[in-house]
Amino acid sequence: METNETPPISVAIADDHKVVSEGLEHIIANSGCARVVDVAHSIAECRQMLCRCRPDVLILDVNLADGNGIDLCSEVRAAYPEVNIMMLTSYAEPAVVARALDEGALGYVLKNSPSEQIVEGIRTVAAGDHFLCDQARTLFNAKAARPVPLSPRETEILALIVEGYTIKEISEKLFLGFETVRSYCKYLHLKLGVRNTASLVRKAIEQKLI
Amino acid sequence: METNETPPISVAIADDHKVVSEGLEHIIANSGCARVVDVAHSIAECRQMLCRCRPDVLILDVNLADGNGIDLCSEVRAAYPEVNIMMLTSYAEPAVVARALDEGALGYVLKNSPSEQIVEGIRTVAAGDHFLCDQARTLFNAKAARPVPLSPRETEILALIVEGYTIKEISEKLFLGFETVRSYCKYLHLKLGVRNTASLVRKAIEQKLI
DNA sequence: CGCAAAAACCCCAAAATTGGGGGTGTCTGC
DNA sequence: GCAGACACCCCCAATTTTGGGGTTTTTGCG
Repeated sequence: METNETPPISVAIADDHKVVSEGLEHIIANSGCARVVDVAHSIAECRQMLCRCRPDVLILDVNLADGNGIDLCSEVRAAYPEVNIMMLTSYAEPAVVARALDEGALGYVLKNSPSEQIVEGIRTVAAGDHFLCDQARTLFNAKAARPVPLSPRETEILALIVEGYTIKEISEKLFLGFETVRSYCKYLHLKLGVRNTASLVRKAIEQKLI
Repeated sequence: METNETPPISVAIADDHKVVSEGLEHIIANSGCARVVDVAHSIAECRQMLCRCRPDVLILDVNLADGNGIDLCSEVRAAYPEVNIMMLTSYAEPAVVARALDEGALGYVLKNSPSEQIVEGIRTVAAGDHFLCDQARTLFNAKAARPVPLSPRETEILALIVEGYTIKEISEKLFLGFETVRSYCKYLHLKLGVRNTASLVRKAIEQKLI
């Protein structure tokens, strides 16, 4: 504890693991430099939370029960540009780190980072600066591992492939020609650098492209 | 805090997320009924930890950086039968819950459970009884969603399929006939109830069969 | 306006998977 | 000692994927 006055930085947390949110509250309280003003455990709760408060920093997980933290990221940036977002997640994938930053997150800290890094992240992000934990920085610099972004249609078709639908089934489902879906499939293989469906599905799940 | 004497139940934690382990330490300290005696952040550290201490309860995550908590489970049960294991994880899959209990875990609590359930779990497991959090109990009762267990060879081949190898490549790699691998592949499809590689890969990843 | 990128569509041929049958031998537990 | 699980092998035919090559239309954006 640095002071017994109200810490200047207000933080809100969105993480569906209660152990994590409670752990964070303790870490932040002990740091003395910030205070937790609100906690949400899902995407829906997080939206409600941002209606009633406007924290300096929003700590956001990637895996929420009802959706994807990265998608929420751009939404929040658009609606509340004054809220600085720090991702706190266990996703150690170059593509995920890159996408989070693209979508407007200022910070990216892995859940296995020491708590000092989390606190440092909060401070840095609150000031409007970028912050990556050591491991995330390494991942971010591994540009080679980052595939090109997918178009909405490609994402849609990828999701159906991952769900187990065949190309024919997908073409019927989307009212598209068989050859059309085939083209998308080829682009997906090309963009993700794979040679078969198995690798495609694995990469899609790994990189949270679904 | 129920008492200011040393709490009777000794707990060790193995979780690679520092936020989680620190959060747990606080939750357990505040409960007053148990004390954290040691913390590990990987499978390797956990093994070392169990050399130097024999906790009443071991809290174990499924996803450790260097391996699988479920596999560690049976290992620990064999070497230290007096240690009661409680899984604390975010894996909400019927197959994973069932496998954890098979491998010797006494408790299974999801990370989004309220902290009281975690504490209740620790107390129950310390007494040698089974404990499942509400959601885990529901999952466990959904027997329909649980596939038959795989043989070692099937698991091996499944892993290679998930890695992106074709049947021909696998047969060459393992010095098996093409038709042999095909048979395993058919059994895998049958056992996991899928019709193509895409679904197979997804199920394998989902259920941590890899 | 122009142009690039996305979306939609098409053909051919080779390769791989899928679905349906078989079969053998070994080893282990009851 | 024998059922059952496991590992291993084979055939055929149908379907699907994969790897090449293309075209057209729409649409967003500077």
